[in-house]
Amino acid sequence: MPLLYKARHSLLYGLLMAILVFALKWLQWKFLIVDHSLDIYVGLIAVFFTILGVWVATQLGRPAIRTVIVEKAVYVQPVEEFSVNETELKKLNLSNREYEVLQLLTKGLSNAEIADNLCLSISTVKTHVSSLFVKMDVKSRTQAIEKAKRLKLTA
Amino acid sequence: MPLLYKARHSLLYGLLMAILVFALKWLQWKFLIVDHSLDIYVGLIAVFFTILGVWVATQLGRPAIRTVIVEKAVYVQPVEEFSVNETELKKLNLSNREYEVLQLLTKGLSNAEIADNLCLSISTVKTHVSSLFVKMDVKSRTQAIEKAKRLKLTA
DNA sequence: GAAGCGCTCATACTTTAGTATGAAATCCGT
DNA sequence: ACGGATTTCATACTAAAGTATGAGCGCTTC
Repeated sequence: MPLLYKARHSLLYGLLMAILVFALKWLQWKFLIVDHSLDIYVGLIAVFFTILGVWVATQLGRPAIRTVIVEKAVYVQPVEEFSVNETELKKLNLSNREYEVLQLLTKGLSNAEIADNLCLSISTVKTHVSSLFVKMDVKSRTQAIEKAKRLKLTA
Repeated sequence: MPLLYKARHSLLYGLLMAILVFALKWLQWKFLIVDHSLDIYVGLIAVFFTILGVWVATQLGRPAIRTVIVEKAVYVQPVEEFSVNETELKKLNLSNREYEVLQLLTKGLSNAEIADNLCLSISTVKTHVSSLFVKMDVKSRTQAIEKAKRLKLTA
């Protein structure tokens, strides 16, 4: 059966050709995949090892520490610690009693209240107050208060 | 020539088989090479990018900055940094004119002086002063001065 | 527009502050 | 012990502060 034989040869040949072509196509496709996956793979590798390098550098390697010294201004409250101006006070040359009266006077007390407070008569208080005005060079108790506060003569 | 024909067929077959085998072998070798070169390539990539990562971390990465804060006491000038106590001032609910009178009053001025200063009659000043006393809950100008100074109501 | 508030001024009065003068007692230092 | 300073008090007076009441005007708000 040469005809059949010939036909079988032709069939085999065609089959082989088909297989070959299929194989080649498969390989070509595989190469395409491999090429693509290679790019992706290499890219992932690159990213991974870059991160690894950074991690190694930051974690295991000695970190570069720069010490920056910053001066911070701390404003200190002048803690209201009141201090009598002794200098100005001595200039006035007040007597003890006069200074006592001045202290009460600067607190806003009236002559009567000062008298009660120091167990004096109003007359005596008036005398002290008047001499105070002369020594302090003022003409009223209100000016005396203002000056005493300004010069820090009393607490 | 069936024999020749058959022989040519066989030759062609053998040739095709040889080519196929050769192609397959070549592809196998190429795969081997590719596999090997991939390892090498990946290794090189890994090393390169690790080094790149280290370089990035050390060169471009910001160095760790250790900030040392040194507190430096700065003494505030005791320069009369006076500030009016707005809070307490608003509590009193003083009118504009009353506050003007209070400002002069705390400077030790008499009613007559305040009247001159604000171009008012003494009566008007007395009216303002009286209402001031009520609002400030005091009973005399001396107490008003003391309270105003204490609460920092005026300069 | 009526009511309320702020500002002004006035009068009359009371209270307090301030001045002037005098005097007596105490303390301190030379 | 004497003089001077301090402290105390008193009287008499003037000046200023403070109170009370009323009233007029302008403005805003309801």
